[in-house]
Amino acid sequence: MARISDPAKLENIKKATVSMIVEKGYGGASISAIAAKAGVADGYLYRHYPSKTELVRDLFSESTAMFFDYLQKELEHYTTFTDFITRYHRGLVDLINEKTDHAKFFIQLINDFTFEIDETAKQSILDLCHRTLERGQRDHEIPATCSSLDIYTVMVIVPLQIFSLYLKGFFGKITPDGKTAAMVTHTCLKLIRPS
Amino acid sequence: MARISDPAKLENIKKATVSMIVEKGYGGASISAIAAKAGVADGYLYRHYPSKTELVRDLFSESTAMFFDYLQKELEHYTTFTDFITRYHRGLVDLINEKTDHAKFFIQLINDFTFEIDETAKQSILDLCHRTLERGQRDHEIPATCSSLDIYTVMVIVPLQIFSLYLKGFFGKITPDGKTAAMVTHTCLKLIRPS
DNA sequence: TAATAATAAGTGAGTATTCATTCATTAACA
DNA sequence: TGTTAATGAATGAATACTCACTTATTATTA
Repeated sequence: MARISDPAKLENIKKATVSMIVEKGYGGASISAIAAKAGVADGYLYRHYPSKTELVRDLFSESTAMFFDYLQKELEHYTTFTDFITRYHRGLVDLINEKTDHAKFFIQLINDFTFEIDETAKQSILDLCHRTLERGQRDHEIPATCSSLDIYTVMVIVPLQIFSLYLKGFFGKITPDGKTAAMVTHTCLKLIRPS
Repeated sequence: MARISDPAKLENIKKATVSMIVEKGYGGASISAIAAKAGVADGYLYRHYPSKTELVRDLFSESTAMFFDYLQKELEHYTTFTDFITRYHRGLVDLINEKTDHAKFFIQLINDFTFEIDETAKQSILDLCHRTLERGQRDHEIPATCSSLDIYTVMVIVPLQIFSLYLKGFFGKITPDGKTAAMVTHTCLKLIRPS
């Protein structure tokens, strides 16, 4: 009945926002700069989001969901914990290399004290860690000395922070690869399954 | 010969900047708001720093140095790795509780892709990890399978990220304490010294 | 089929406000 | 008095957001 909205435009806005924030930070990513990068008029952002804060908050939720979805998808192929965590770290590297800006955006905001993580997302991931721990312990693959927080450490903290070091160029201009993933897995398995 | 400068004023500026950035983020922490909080005129900041960016960059360097100094001070009392890491985590909790805003500021900026860490500070900490690893291996306390990055993980990544979860209220309104430190140490020791 | 009415997509100049920064001025001390 | 600390009004650029408007598309009529 009327003009068709171009889905690419909204997608461009999202991409532009993410990359501008990673490049310039929240304050440095102005609406006009984002709109210009997205090839869209300034005002058009406000047809989709009520404010800049809400735009970023939404994208952060999307990022969180994307991360969580990947985690959950990998868990579907769970056979043993060792196998799972190996695949998971490996796939995480691919995901990060494929969507580097999204990964940086997520890591940056997760450590920002002005942005709070979704309460439901938080509960979901804590729950998921708990269930993974129980399964591993039932199969006698994870010792009783391990806690949910240990699982969170090897699933979230250690991989994200180590891959982030690479993204920040801490070790020079190297991007994380299969070798990096294997190294992270090795470190994490020592934590979970002291040999 | 002339009027004496009040050292408390500069200190107030630093404190106000740190707390405003933690509370509102870099963009939200305006010069006038910082100056007001510090009880100082807007223009006075520019007697000490050429720009807002430089002010924050300097404070970040100071934070990094403070963290590094604490780490180095603890290393002076090194007897065994186990003892060291236990004391170190325990002291880190105290430091974080004592200077919560500084800790948040440091954690936030270390994960910000627009702020780069000092090259010399980076080298120093990598070097320190390497030396700690070698000492631990010489004493047969740390197995040969461990890497410098493992040391970095138990010295920086895991404690900072887990304490940060507490600061963000991830587990409710609990502040990290001796028990939290012991838990982190336990997790980290499993990683380093698989029993 | 051709003309037009109706609807939603998309624009971008305009607004009030806030921003970082400057500098002429004043206050406090030697 | 001479020197420096410290002030805060002034400035112009930039900010987030608004809204009256244009443009593309479809439905409905003649």
